[in-house]
Amino acid sequence: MNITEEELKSLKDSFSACSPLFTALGDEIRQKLLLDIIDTGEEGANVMTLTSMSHLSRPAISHHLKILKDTGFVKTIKTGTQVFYRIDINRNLENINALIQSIQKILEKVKNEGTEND
Amino acid sequence: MNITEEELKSLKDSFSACSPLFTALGDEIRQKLLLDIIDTGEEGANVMTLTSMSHLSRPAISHHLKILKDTGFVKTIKTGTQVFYRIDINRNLENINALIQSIQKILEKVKNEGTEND
DNA sequence: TCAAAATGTTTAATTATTTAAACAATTAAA
DNA sequence: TTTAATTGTTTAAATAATTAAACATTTTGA
Repeated sequence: MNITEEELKSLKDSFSACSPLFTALGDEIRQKLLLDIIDTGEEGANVMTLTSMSHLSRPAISHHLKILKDTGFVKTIKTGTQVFYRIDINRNLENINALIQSIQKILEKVKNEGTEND
Repeated sequence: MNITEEELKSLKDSFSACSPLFTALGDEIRQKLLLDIIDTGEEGANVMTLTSMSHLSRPAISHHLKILKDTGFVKTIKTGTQVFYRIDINRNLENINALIQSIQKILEKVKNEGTEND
């Protein structure tokens, strides 16, 4: 397979843009939090509920939720004293899409040349 | 927007499958290593070269390269005493594609309902 | 206004990860 | 076969990240 310099640069750029996202996702607590939030559906879940689904303290959960919020994976909706956390896919849309397209462009090329195992 | 239970489950499953990949990518040293490897083009780079591009020791680089290899992001080609590390996109193809499709299905739905900012 | 409920924040202590030194192993060339 | 070159591995020490306690803040209802 012959991947062009241009394709490699595109892959590199989009990967660079996604680096902070990967850093945020690269933690099993935060991964579980996202899965738990997904589980609660569109309404989202408040901090109490998410804490009860974990073996950690509320401040720890709060800490990780902040990271997920700062990196744009979740958004918050305040209702009275409660704060509901919901999945937010819009925020990272551009970067993720760019990475997806870079990878897929290369994948197609690889596919067209048959499956080669090392 | 109304995301179906099925779409949420699909997103959850494919995200779960990608969790170990995110964990591997969620480290700035490894992110830089991947970028450096991409920079060297298709031939890849040996450990010496990658070490010289970093401020870390060779054992540290070796350690991170092992993680990237175990999770299937790079493959190795031995040439004499040298070991070249190359980007490997095939290994994680299925999981990444599943996640891509889950996200894109939801993204399209969001898109069709106009851009809503919170 | 006062008390309760829910969450955010700060900080020291714990925990986990990362690092580099020392050593082992493999390959090629002399 | 001996030496040099390159890389992998083991392990203790250093470093970084995580955690929970204590406190602060905001909102609601009595």
